[in-house]
This record gives sequence, C-alpha cells and structure tokens, in this order.
Amino acid sequence: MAVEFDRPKRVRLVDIAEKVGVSRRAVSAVLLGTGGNRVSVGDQKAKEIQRVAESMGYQPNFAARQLVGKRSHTFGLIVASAGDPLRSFLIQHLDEESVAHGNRTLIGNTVVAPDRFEKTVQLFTNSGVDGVLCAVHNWLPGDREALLKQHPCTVFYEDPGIPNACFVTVDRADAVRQATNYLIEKGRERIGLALTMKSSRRQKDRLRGFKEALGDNGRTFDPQMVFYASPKFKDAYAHHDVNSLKWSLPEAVIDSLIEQLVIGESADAIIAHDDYWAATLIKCLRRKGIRVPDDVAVVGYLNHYLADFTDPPLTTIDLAHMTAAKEMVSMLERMISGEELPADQRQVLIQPQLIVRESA
Amino acid sequence: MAVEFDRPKRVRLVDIAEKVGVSRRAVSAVLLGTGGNRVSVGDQKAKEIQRVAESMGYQPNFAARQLVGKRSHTFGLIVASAGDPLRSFLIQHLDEESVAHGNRTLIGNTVVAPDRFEKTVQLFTNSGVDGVLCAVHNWLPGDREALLKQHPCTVFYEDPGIPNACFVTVDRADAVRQATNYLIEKGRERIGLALTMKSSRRQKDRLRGFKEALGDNGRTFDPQMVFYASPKFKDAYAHHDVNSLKWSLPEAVIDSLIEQLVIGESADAIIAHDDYWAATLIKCLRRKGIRVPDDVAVVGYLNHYLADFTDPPLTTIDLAHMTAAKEMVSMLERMISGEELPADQRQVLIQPQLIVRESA
DNA sequence: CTGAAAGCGCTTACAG
DNA sequence: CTGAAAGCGCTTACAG
Repeated sequence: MAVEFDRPKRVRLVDIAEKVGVSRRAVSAVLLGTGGNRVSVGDQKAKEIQRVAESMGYQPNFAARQLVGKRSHTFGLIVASAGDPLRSFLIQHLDEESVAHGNRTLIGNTVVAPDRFEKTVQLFTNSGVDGVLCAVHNWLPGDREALLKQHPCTVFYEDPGIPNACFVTVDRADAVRQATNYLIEKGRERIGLALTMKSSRRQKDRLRGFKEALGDNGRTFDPQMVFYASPKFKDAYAHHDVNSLKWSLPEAVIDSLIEQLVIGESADAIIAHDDYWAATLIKCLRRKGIRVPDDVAVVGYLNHYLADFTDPPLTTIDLAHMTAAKEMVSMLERMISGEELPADQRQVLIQPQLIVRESA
Repeated sequence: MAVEFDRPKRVRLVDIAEKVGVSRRAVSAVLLGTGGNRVSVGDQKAKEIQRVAESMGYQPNFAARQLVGKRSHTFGLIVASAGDPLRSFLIQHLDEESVAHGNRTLIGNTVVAPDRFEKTVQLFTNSGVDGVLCAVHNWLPGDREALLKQHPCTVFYEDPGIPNACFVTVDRADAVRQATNYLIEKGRERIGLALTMKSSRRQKDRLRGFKEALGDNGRTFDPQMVFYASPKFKDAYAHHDVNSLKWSLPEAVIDSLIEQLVIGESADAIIAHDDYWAATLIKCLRRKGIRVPDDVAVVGYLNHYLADFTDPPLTTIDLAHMTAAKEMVSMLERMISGEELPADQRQVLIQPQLIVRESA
C-alpha cells in the first residue's frame, strides 16, 4: 500500500516577513526583485531580510510565481536525443545559455516514439514554458507548424522551412569554401566533394561554396568531382537513424565514393559529408592501401570528439555550436520580451571554422 | 523598450465546466483523474466533458496543479553534460523512462561552472521536483550529501559513497569476467588488463572479475599483466575533462601500456579501460606494425557508437544503459510513492553484455 | 514604506 | 453527483 507522498514543509515568503517584521511585499522585492522600482526597502532592512532568508533556508516556490506571474522562466528544449551524435553538445550549450539567462530547461527527447514530438509540444504548453528551443533534425518527424502555433516564441536550429520562422543555422557554403580554399592552398589539385543528395537545399549550399572557392582560385568546376550517395544508396542516411540509436554508415556508400572520386577521377582530396563519413572513408582508404593525407587528404564536417580518434586525426570544420546556442537563446529572449523581430533578423548565419589536424 | 510579455489566454478548467454545465470537480475528475474514487461521473457526461475539452483545446495548468497538489510530476535530471561521451544515451533513456511514467524532466548540465552542481540542486528545490536522477560522474565536483538532504528521493548512477544512498551500477567484475572468459575461449594465452589506478574501488571490482575468470579457467594471475595509468600518468583521466569538452586521451599513456603489456609481457589480448582507450590502443598498435586482432585482441568497455568506427570495429562490453535507466526510474518512483526501501534494494547491479565485433 | 485584499488555476473537504 | 468555499505561495493594485 502506497504511503502518501508528503513534500517537506518549506519556508514561505510570509514566514520570513513575519520573522523580520516587514510586509511580504518588501520581502518579495528584496529577495525576488518584484514590484519593479515602485518598492524601495532600506539598506538595513534589506540586509536583514537577506540574512533571515538565508538562515531559514528560504527557497522561492516557482510554481506559485509562475501561476501568478507573467513568465515561467522555463524554456522547452526539444531534441532528437540527448545522445544525438550530431548535436549533443549543442544541446548542452542550449541548456547552459538558458540557465545563464535565468531560466530552467525542460527537456524532451523525441526519437523514442513517432508521436513524441507532438506530445512534447503539449507538455511544454501544460508547463507554461516561455519559449521553445528546437534542435530536432529536420528529417525527423514532428509537426513544426503546430509547435510554432502553440509557441510563437520558438527558435529552431536550422531552417524548418516555415515562412518567418526564427532559426539559426551554419553557413554551409562558407564551410565548404573554407575547406576548399585550404586544400587548394595546400597544393591539392583534384578536390572531391561528397554529398548525400542533389535535391536538398542544404546540400546545394555546400555545392555553391565549393564552386565559389574553385572559381576564386581560377579552377574550373567538374561535376564528376561531386559524389551523391542518393539515389543509388537510399539509406546513406542510415547512420542518421537516431531512432534505433544506431549510428553507423554503410561502407558500401564509402566504397562507391572511393570508386567514383579516387579511382575514377584521381581525387587527391575529399571533403566528406560529415565526420562519420570521413572516419569511415579514412578506414576504407587504408584498406585499399591509399594513404591519408599523402595520397588523399580528407576533411570532415562537424568537429565531433570522434575527430581525435581517427587515424590520422581528422581535419574538419567546426560548426561552432556554442555560438549557435548563444544566438538561439538570445533571439528567444528578445522574442519573449515582446520584440517584433524584423524579417532579416529572424535568420542568423553562424560562421564555421576549419580545424586543422592531420588528415589534410 | 520592452513590451510586456503576455501569455495567450488559455482555456481553464472552469471554462469547460460552465460550457458543459457541470461542476469543476467533475471536470477535474474526468480530465485529470483527481478525487480518487469518491467522484463518479456518468458515462454520458464524461464523454461530453472529453469532447468539449478537446474542442476548446483545454490544457491543464501544471503550475496550478503543482501548487495545490502533492506532486509536481517533475524529475530533476542532473548530468555532467548532455554531450557526456560516456553517458549521453543513459541521459536520453532516463528522460524517456521518466516521461513514460508520466513525469516531466528538468535537466541541469553541471560541467559549465564549478558551482553549477549546487545551483542545480537549488533550482530543483525551487521547482519542487518529486525526485532527482543523478548521472554526474563521481569524480566531478558537487555536494552529493547536500543533494540527498534536500531531495531524499534521489537515485544515483554509480555508488556515490554515501551510506544508504540509492544507486544503480554496472557489475564491473562481471564485465571483465565476461571479457576474460571470451578471450580465453578464443585461445588467448596472455591477457592484459588496463586500469586507471590501483586505489579506486571501481578499478578493484574490475580486477576481481579478472582474477576470478582466470581462476575459473585454471590460469594463474600475474600482476605484471595489469597496467595502471596512475601514478605515472596523473592525467590519464585527461580525456575525462568534460569541462573543456575535450575528449582525447594522451597517447603517451597508451604507448606506456603497450610497452608494459605487449612488448614487455607479450600480451596477446588487452581489456581496455573504455572504448576510448581501446580506440587509441588500436591506433597505436597499428603504428607499431602490430595487428589487431591477429597479434593482439582488444576489448573495450561501454559500447559507444565510436565502436563501429574503429578499424577493426571494436569488440566491447555494453553497459546496458537502457536497463540501468529503467531501474533508476522505477526505484525513484517507489521512493516517491513512500516506500521504505530495505537496504538490499537500494543498490541495483546491472548485468553488462559482451558485444563481439572484430577486434577480438 | 505598510496592511488588507484579490487573484492566478487548480484540488479538496464540506454540507447538501 | 452539486455548489460554495478554502487554500496552495506568490504578485499586484489599492488605500493609506
């Protein structure tokens, strides 16, 4: 038989008001900063209130504040998974920044079940969150329109494809531009680019950066130097099946990539789709007796801690997740405070940074 | 100038009570399951209440429920980092299980600053969480005694070393036992064990499993076959500096390991401290022209997704984080419901499982 | 600055 | 089942 659950009696605001002999208002003003500047408490009184609150171990009740107040000081953080290999540090930074701005973070992992995205949005509503940070990959299910409707104060990581939605995203074109420039500078003659599919806007951005860098250096773009996993490998995204928490990449994709770019086109450098592709690429190249970086230089994309464990360590593009998190939270704070963001401030582009290790 | 923040007017319980023409009590009973079995609402009425609530888009206000109720249905999840390479999936599973039991999850990343652990505990108190799940590594700072004092309903991952504290931990002895048995079965003659330090209880558990397995197979234990990183490498835990989010391992440690076990003692198999050690070990062995697994078999510990990216893929011990999470949440639920757990049920041992890939 | 009061949205005990 | 009321811990508007 279950015994009743009793939370221990906590010290209330009124308790310390009585002890000190002042009004609740004064205590609230001193301890919680309420009442704006309409309440003024003397220095002496203020210090005594602080002291007594400390000695009695006062902890304000957030639920009560939330019920009466205008803000809950709670952010909803919706993610695919805390373990998301592509974004787990972005997630940490988002929490970190939220807390730095005086908020709590309610987290919701959504890969667990197909309807978890919608359930989480509802939970956020019930919880009265002030705003939502969405770090769920675009290619995972979830009704973003409904999220935005229920929570107008929402900032996405990456363009959700909804008009006027606020988001922060990495400058993919610049990422590939940096990598290409670096490889050219290092004397690489035939640079290959590995992408997942032709149609995606994100992949097009990368291609654009690639072409621009080639042009800037007086090189001509050769379509044969671009490898597309799709449509030949429909499951090239298999390593993206966060659902099963599996995070491997079919080696057949990488073998095909080597076949086209290295064997077929004599590439001496490859910009991989991400660090996982790069790690597998390095592995497969070695098996064929092709040396990295001597024969072929490899550049990744992400700067996952995995990059230190490849052999040789991976030269890759850091996506600056910390900066992205700061931008997202700062944008969210502005929206919550009621600012009407102009259209050109609703999209923030983050500058990535090439990190040179040994693979290129 | 900041415009006032106005949360949109939400439908309240009383609104649908008025619409349907019943008491708030009835609505509360139907929609939120309150009042125990003292309230009975007719089937017809109940259905109408459901229907109207749905059509009006009713969302119960959790803050109000929490203020008056006995439970907040909120769990505090305190972690080192969502990106914690050793525990990010444990974190996801903990959230997943908490939600499955009808709770919200307030997350707190603590590696951000030295006092963040204590701050997070305080935040949990303010938020009136029903219980706390602590997944912060023992070797990171934080006052666990204070946590337990403020939140008697706390379950730790791994023994915090506090008498009577509730925790779930992996059977380390069994992990090493399984690995050792497997290696012996595969014909390995000289098996080495890599540990961080002699003094730690956790390392002693591993050593115990190692000795037991050797004994069971009629082998004699040779102390020379155990490598300790410490005290020679005080920073062998450097890869544990989650603080800087760096997750690399000094290769000098691994070189020293190879020197002692492989060169010095002709080990033909090594049980590494974790998957990161194993990955680096494989890399360093290859550089010396030592083949894995032909010359030396390598077994990891964790089953991180990294294990698929080593070359060859890593045979390792899965720590069953999903099971651990289920046990932790289930234990926490029992504590919250008021059960007085007997001493022998306050510590749950999780059985790990050897996952065979190609490195051993 | 104060005190006394109203109210946030809910749950519960009370009298019918 | 109902209605009317009290109360959770706080913030705010009101009259001094």
